[in-house]
Amino acid sequence: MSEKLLLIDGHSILNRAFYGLPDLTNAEGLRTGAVFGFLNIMFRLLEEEKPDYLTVAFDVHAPTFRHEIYKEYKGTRKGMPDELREQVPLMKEVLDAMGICRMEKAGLEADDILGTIAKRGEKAGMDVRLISGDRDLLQVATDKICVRIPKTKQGRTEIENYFAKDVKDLYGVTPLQFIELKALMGDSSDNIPGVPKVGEKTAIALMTEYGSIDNIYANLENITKKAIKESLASNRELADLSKVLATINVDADIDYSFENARLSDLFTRKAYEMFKRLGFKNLLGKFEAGVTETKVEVSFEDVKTLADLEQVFDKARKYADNQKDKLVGVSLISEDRELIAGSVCISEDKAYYFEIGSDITADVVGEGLSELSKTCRLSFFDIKHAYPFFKPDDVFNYERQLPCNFDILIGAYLNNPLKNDYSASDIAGEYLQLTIRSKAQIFGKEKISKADSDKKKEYTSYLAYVAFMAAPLIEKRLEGAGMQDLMRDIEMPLSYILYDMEKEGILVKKDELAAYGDRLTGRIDELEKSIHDKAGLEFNINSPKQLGEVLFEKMGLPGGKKTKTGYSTAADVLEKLAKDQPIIAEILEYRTLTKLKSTYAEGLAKYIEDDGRIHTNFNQTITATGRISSTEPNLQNIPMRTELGRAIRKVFVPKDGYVFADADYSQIELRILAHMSEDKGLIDAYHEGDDIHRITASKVFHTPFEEVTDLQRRNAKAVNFGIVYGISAFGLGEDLGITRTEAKQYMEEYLQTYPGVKNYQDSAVENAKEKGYCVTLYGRKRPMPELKSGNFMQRQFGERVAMNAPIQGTAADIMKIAMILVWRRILKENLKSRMILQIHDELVIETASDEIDKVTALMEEEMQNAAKLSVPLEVECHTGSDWFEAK
DNA sequence: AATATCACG
DNA sequence: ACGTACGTGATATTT
Repeated sequence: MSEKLLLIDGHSILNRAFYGLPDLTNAEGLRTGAVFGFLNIMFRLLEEEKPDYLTVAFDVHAPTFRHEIYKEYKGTRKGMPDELREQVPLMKEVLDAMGICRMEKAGLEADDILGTIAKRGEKAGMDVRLISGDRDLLQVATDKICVRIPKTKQGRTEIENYFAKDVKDLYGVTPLQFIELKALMGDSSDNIPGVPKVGEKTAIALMTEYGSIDNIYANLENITKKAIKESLASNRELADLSKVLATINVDADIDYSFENARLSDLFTRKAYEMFKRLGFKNLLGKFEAGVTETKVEVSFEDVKTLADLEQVFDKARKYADNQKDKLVGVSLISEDRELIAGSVCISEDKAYYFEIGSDITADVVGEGLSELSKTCRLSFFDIKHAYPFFKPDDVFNYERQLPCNFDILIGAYLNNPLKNDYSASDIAGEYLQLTIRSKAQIFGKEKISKADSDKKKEYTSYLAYVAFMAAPLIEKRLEGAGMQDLMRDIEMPLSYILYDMEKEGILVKKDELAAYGDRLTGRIDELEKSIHDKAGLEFNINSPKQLGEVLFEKMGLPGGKKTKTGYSTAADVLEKLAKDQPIIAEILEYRTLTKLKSTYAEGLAKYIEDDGRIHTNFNQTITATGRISSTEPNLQNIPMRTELGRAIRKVFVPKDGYVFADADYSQIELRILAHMSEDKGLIDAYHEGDDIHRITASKVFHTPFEEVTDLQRRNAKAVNFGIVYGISAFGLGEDLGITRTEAKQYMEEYLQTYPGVKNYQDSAVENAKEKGYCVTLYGRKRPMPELKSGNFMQRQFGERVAMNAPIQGTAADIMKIAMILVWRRILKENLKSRMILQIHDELVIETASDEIDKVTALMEEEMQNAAKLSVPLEVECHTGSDWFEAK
């Protein structure tokens, strides 16, 4: 088995990664997308090829021989964008950290270096793999040297392979002839002029016929196309020069030893630090455990007795008593609603650790913390999970002067809501440059309660330690960004409310849910049979792959390919393709019913607990815009739009003696748009009447209000919605089933009607570009790295986000404020009613029958008054004996 | 683990 | 020439 040599064209692959990938930014704001993409391609190749040697070559951006000549003709190579340029040194640093051989030499292009090394490797009997993004290197392909070119095909990276015979197959010329082929046709990206009028087709034809440039000129008279002949005749010099430019020097003078390039362990300590700094989370898993551990100068002191625990609380009190700027780090670890252990930290070198047992009970700890919270600020990681065990003073005594408790999880989220991981070890890395083991690293799949004391101690104590150490830094960054009020007045109070809502849960009629599911089964079986019948074979309808094959291949329906893996069978595609085919209608119905059955009827049943209620998770640190999300189960996507689906809501019921009061904001996002855009027409429209879509239709289509048709109203409504999302004409057209041109016309008319909206859109994008983030009315920020992306699509996406995020985010802020106001009213008035659900613009309160009037009134009042905008906020409130009825 | 689909605001 | 509305989460299938 011969040895294998892998050669990578550094700039070219980095370039490809830059344009192919979303624009990533690490915690420091350093751009890392291209480097990340490069590493992914490289690791993939390393796994595929398992080479013995690896070298990455870069161009030095000094004039090179070949370009020196060319400059006289046409100027220099196009510069790369700054966003990419700044990643080049970073890329080199990363390669060095991994001990990967890197080559560059003034006066040489990467191509020359790669070609030379490739030939030397071949001579030494190696298999050579050359990775590059462009086709220049095809000329060095042989049966031992394979040029591999990554291609992004619909989001997926495929790598094309070219041995000598593949070049021949594709272009009909040998790799060496490929040089002359290129010389004839030219290559603008490589500044090779080529012969005017000769493109790829002509060049290939000429080369296959005559075999060389010399021979072409020798046979110039035989060339039939007049224009080509003339161009060739008058451009001989250009052709010869192009050949020089296109020829890669495979005998360059470089110092290179294969031993330097021999592949050894890439996953060094240094590389680990580097990856961590750059935020390459999913690459960290490649490192051995030994590399990743660091020692910290912190000790964990056991607290065994009640007296010791009291002393710890005393020390904490002395440390932070009524001091605004001091926070006590606390962690409480629980599992299955049982408190297991906890820790307190008030210094940078020590944390106190206790386990719950016969002496130190959950009650004692809870009372201690409740008491402490009256005069001290406590800092947690994920405070929501600590609330079951203590009564935070700031929540109930919310008008007190001392600032409230703190949660580093929520703080880290506000500082950068785009991350998908806010684990304590992540925060430790970002804010403290400290590496601590994650929960999974410490416990694996083991239950915490069953784990060794040492593990529990490490995990618990570090949580308190990080909560203590990182809190001031996180808080400082919040202040720097103007988000301290948002944190203190909205997010922290909200965290308790979410806990409270989760604790309350919602009552579900288990038997009726099951009966609902059973009702679907009969029809599903019927549909399944009929679909199989019509298709003429049995197959899995749930498999898009099989379904696509059956519909578009076997049955020969007019199919279009759509997704990266094959045919799209999405509902809108099927509808468009063949609405009148009975099998299509049946498939769509089948999909609807199985969805209802598996996700809702069966899915929800799994979450009904012993109290007969479902306790969802409300997540406060997930979304980019500030909304909350609901999981396990998701109670924010219970069916609504179809009658059958909506019927599920009948199984969500209030407990005995209660009803549901359900209030929702009417078009809150559009109203926020009116406010933020200050568009007079839109604002007036909201003061004029309540059917905003009809008013819009009337203005946009120049039709008297009374004469607006349903179609006009529907169109206006779609535009209203689309505008909030940062519409494109294409998207609107799709939505309305009209042409792009018509859609564009609607939009233009709309923006003429409401010129302030156009102005808002432009300034939202411009602002976000300039500042690098978008902001809501309440100061919530969303970083906007996409706007600086090298990728057109990404940038375009960024612009839509810049228009939408302030609106959606402000709506989220207002709802959060409303929740706090409503919740506090319920507390203050000592009501039995409880807030149990939030669905973005809707709030559900399980309302005691004798409190219905009070609750509906206070909900409407507080929700309406949650924000003062230049248009009224309207709230609709209904009551009912189940969720179906109340909505 | 990724993809396709579809439920919601 | 491209490929498309904003924000989520769950399920089933396939890699």
